[in-house]
Amino acid sequence: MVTLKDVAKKANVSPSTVSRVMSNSKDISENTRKKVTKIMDELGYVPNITARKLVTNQSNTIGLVLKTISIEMRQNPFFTEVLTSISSVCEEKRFSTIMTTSYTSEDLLNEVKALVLSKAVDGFILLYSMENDPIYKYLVDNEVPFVVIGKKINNDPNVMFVDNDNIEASYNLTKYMSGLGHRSLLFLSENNTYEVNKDRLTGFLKVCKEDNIQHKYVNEVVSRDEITNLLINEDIRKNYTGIVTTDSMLNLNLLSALYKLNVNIPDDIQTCTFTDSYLSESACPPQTVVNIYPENLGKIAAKSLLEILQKEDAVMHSSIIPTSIIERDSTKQLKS
Amino acid sequence: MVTLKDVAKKANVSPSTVSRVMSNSKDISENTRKKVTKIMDELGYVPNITARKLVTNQSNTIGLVLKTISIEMRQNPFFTEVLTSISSVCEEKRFSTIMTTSYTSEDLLNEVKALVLSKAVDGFILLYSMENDPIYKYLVDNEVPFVVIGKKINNDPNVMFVDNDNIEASYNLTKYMSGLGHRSLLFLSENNTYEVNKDRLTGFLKVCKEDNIQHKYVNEVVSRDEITNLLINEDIRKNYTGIVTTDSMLNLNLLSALYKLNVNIPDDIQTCTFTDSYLSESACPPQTVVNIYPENLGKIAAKSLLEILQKEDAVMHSSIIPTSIIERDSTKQLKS
DNA sequence: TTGAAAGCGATACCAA
DNA sequence: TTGGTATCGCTTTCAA
Repeated sequence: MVTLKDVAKKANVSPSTVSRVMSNSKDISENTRKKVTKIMDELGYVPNITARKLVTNQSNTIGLVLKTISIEMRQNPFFTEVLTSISSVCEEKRFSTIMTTSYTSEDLLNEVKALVLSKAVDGFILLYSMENDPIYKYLVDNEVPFVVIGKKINNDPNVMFVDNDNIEASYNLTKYMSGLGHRSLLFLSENNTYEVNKDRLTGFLKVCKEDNIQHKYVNEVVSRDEITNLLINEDIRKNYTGIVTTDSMLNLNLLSALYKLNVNIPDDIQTCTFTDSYLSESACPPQTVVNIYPENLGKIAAKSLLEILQKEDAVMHSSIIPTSIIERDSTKQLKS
Repeated sequence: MVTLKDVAKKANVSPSTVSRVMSNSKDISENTRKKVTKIMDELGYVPNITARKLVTNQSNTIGLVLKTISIEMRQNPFFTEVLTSISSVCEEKRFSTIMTTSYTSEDLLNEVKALVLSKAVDGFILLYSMENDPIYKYLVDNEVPFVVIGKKINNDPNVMFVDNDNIEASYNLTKYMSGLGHRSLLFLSENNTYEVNKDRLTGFLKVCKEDNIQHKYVNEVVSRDEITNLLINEDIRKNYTGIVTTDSMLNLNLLSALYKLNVNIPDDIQTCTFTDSYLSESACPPQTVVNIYPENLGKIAAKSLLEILQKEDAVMHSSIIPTSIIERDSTKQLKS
């Protein structure tokens, strides 16, 4: 194995010089730089990252903290898109990523602590936002740099948030439905623990009030069977003209339930949801959605964190990613 | 920050002793073990993994090599399930994982080389199998331990493969369709570059021949629109009673196309596919599938690799994961 | 069963 | 602009 010392010896310089060449230090002559670079190539030298980490005390990796939820959550296209964009930003800056794997909140906290204490990561990106989150608190208390993808909480000036304006997004989507002529809407949400769902409900209710739309919102009805029962109980075809879901996987289950009940979209009822992905694009039928641009959420989050980590003069700032509505076959103008 | 030396000093022992306690060395007295453990707890000592890596020259992380394909590939539930199960096995054994991020085969090879040369990983899991793969060759040539999830190639005794018997799986699925009374089937496949798709076609054709089933197989027709055109051209309702797809995302597009054409499943036509996941379970309607148990593929692959890495006496072996058919609403007995 | 000390391969400080 | 060298935190001989 070729080490820095080998290079130094062969090039007739000191280890420090070689190190400087690698870090692109500017106080080094063009001559020695060339010489050293050449030798490095000849020898096929590859720096040992571990050794570097030990002395710099920097891991050059960031931790990705996922929600403590079922495996299905991790298959949610929203996450894979965010994750992919984070990875590619990191890749560019020669950072690695490491993802949490815990399913209970207790395990998760411990996992994060272990990552911090063992110096395995330089910072975190939290892929959720939740009030009274012990992990949030731990990171703040221990001054570990991190950014949150999700809603701002506590108004802590030392924490960066990257989010959409979900109230607005939901307001726009509902307003769009209202514009199509809907006067009775059903709103389905997985739960109301996370901030994002609260906001989407808020936006929905605002339009309902403004435009005098009959409505009902239901939480925690998630599986295909549960939804089927709900649709039957609500006599869906008769009492509603549209259904809004907060999530693309929930929407998937809804469509499956409607298919089972032989309710046609958009003729018998119309549907729309949040978070665009192949799931919505290739649904039965393709769904009108709010695109929240997960790839931008991830990109900005990663860039912001890396900036904090690498630049002295980086300035804390939160970001709001704009959203847009994509119209597809699941909605259309209602005949009056 | 608490280091091993701090613990040693406080416990009045040497660093070596503390190190031995951590590694569960057996030549250490019960007394000192207890004493040291207690101090470690008191001080909240967490070993610095980086330092350990440097001296042991082991990274305790394994590299996951993904196909060089579009982002959609990474959203395929098959991958997320395999990945999740690999991660959880690694987590248990205190290994980390690192995933490749390259999209071109050239970049991918370089990424793998860099991982090897910088000692960033101890071994790899390849999440695909392909003939004449330069990465495969590189790993073999450089004696890097790895296991392949996918079909055995080259019959190399020094490489471990974990796979399903896809010929058999496809045979069984097609036989099942035949048993329902189907006598004309359409077979859709994304491509025939990877071994897995070749095998699935082979199994399909075998049954068609045995049971005298009219059939047609089509590659590279993937998007919703392409499929829609195909279905129209083939006059699908009239000429076929069933459609087999090789992949759950392809199946998703098929269902969307059928929905658009107002073709009902299973009344107008029946469908089935490979790889179970929420996509198939919550489809319109839920799909009959071959479960290839991605979680077991990942689990066995990870366990096999870790065994090689950790145990002296580990013995090379390839594994075949059994498959099974899950019957759902998309198929039923055909009335004759 | 324990301790002393020599590294592992980089970086970074202090001198020159 | 360069070199010498202590150092990061741990493991691992070798000796006691």
